[in-house]
Amino acid sequence: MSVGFENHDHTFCIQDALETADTYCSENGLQFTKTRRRVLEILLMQHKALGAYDILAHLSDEGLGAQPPVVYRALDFLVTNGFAHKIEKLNAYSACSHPGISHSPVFMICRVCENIVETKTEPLHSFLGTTAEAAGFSIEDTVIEVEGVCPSCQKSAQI
Amino acid sequence: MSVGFENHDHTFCIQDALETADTYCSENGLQFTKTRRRVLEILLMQHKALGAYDILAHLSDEGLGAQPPVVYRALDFLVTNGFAHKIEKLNAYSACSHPGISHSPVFMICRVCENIVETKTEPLHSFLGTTAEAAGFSIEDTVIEVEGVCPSCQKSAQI
DNA sequence: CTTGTAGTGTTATAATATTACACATATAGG
DNA sequence: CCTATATGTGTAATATTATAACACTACAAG
Repeated sequence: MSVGFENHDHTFCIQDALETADTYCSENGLQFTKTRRRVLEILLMQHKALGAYDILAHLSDEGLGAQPPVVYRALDFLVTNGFAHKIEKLNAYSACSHPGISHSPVFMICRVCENIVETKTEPLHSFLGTTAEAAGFSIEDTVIEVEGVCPSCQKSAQI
Repeated sequence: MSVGFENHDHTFCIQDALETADTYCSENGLQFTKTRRRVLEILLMQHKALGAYDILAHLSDEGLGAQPPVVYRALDFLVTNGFAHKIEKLNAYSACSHPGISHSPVFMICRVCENIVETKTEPLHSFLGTTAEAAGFSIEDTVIEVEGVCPSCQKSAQI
C-alpha cells in the first residue's frame, strides 16, 4: 500500500479522480459543470493545497469567472461531494485522494515542499472514538492534520 | 478523570491556569504583561473559542488597545507558550486546559452550544504515529479537532 | 408552456490576519 | 547606577480569506 510521498504516475491520479467524479455525479443527478470540473482539475495538478484565490487566478486567466463566489461555490460543491477537502491549518483546498469512498481524512503536510499526503482512518475505531464515546460526544466531522517534514525533504536537509 | 462536558467549578479553571502561567513565565524569564494576562483571562471565562476580534472588542472596551496586532501578538505569545490553542476549524482561540504539560491537544467542539473540551493524546503512540512512521514523515505539529454534539445538547434535542 | 430548482455573474462587504515603523519599557552587563 | 540591547506596545495601512445579496439564466418536471 502506498502511504504517500514517493514518486508515482501522477497522470493516473488526475484521470482516475475525474472519472470517479464524472461517474458519481451522473449516478447521483449532480451537475459536474465546467467550472466545477476545472477547479477539480486545477487542484489535481499537484499534491499541494491551493488557496481559493490562487484557484480564482487560474479561472480568471481562462475566462471562467473573476469573482470569489465563483471559486467558493465550486469548492463547496467539491468538498460537499467528497472530491476535495479543506485543509484547515492552511485555509486551503486539496483534491481528495480517495474519492468515492466515505472516509475521515488524515493529512500529512510537509512544511518544506508543501506536498500533502492524504491517508484515511476510521475515527470511531481509534482513540478519538474511544475518547468521544467516554465523553458521550457524537462525532459528525473530524479534522486531523499533521505538519512536519516528508522523507524527501529530510534527506535533502542532510546533504 | 474528567473528559469534559459535565459541570464543574469553573473558578478553579481560571485561577489554576493563571497561576500556572504566572509561575511558568517567571521561571522562564517571560513577561506576562497586562495585555497578555487579560487576553488569557478573557479566554478562560468560558470553555468556548473566541475569535481574535471578539477578544479585541473586550480589550478595546477596557482601554487596552484597539488594533488587531494587539490581540494577535498576545495570542501568539499565549499559543507559543502553551497557554492557549488555535482552533483551526473555527479560526478562533481557546485557553489551554492542560497548561504546563507538553501535549498534542484533541478538541471536541459542540456545534450546538459551542463548548469545547480539550483532551490530549500522544500522537507518536497512536495511529498517527504509526502512519507517519510508515511514510517516513517526521511530525512537528498536530491539529486534531472533532465537531459534533455534546451529551447535554443531545439530551436537550430529545425533549 | 410554465413553474420550480439549481446554477451563474456581479457588486459589495465581512471576517481574519499581517506588515511596517515609530516609540516605550525591561533587563543584563559593565 | 547607567546604558546597550532585546523585548514589547501603539498605530496606520494593507493583505488574505470568505460571505451576503440580488438579478439573471438554464434546465427539467408536471
